[in-house]
Amino acid sequence: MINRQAVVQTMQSGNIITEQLNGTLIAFGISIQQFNVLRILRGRNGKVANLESITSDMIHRMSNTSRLVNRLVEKGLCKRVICQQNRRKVDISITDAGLDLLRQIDPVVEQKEAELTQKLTKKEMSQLVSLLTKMKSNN
Amino acid sequence: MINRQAVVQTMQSGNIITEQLNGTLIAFGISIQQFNVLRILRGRNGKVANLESITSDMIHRMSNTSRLVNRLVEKGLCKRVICQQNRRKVDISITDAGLDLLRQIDPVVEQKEAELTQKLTKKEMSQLVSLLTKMKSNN
DNA sequence: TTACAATTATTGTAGCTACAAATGTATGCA
DNA sequence: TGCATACATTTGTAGCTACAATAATTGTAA
Repeated sequence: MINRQAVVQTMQSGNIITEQLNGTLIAFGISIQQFNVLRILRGRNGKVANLESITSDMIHRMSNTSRLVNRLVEKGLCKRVICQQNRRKVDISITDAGLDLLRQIDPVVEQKEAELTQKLTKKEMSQLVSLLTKMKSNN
Repeated sequence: MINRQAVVQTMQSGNIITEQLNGTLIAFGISIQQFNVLRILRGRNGKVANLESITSDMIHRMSNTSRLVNRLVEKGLCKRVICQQNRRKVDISITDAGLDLLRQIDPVVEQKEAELTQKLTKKEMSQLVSLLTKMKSNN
């Protein structure tokens, strides 16, 4: 059944990649999920972000983003300040320590990404990306 | 960077599928991981399986398989008996209740798998499967 | 203004994972 | 026989997830 194969293969591949990247990041003391939050914050270029906007970039739930940010704050990698315009919101930003850490991690993750995709040509990678994108365009 | 896109898309797609299937299975009181264990046990056709052989079919760690089986035993969906030939091992088998549950779930999951892949043609699904398989053949 | 609804974030619960340490059993060898 | 080693599984810890319940603030309508 090709439907099932497509579904199962995609799940397994995703899991393997997640495990591999986590294995790479453990040396830096953060998880892939924390790393993604940091990258999103860096992408804001100094502008603060609230939880909701981070979450929308993550496809994950706010409930978890809240706790991920917690762990990053504990490590001094990002800051959390109650928004004065709307005190329900929280302004989150990356610290210098966070930026430093990302600079160390960047080349290592790039190397790992290259390794994970080494069996594919550039053309095959684009095919893969467009097939996955098409599959996700479900509703 | 096409490397990164391939990696990130694969992770995201895998997560989305996992979430969707979990959402489908919650009505039956089990997770996708528990479901997979049950399917593996059914595939043994009555023959018992030890933890190690289940794990090798799952790409997951034994540590977790042990706890997954625990939850299935608590629900009466599988049985765990210490192996008499080698008492370090544990013989695990699916119960009639487990088989019944799978019979109920099968059509629902098939339907969900069809839905998740509905944007792709059969040919595209095979392409996807072979690209993912190629990518995984890393080492 | 007060009461109710909507928004934003946090917290509780339970299940998932990896990794490492602990347990119990079997085996090989001096 | 006794003991080190290997094997098979379980358990502890910490981080991840979804879902639901809660808290706090803001918006709105009577």
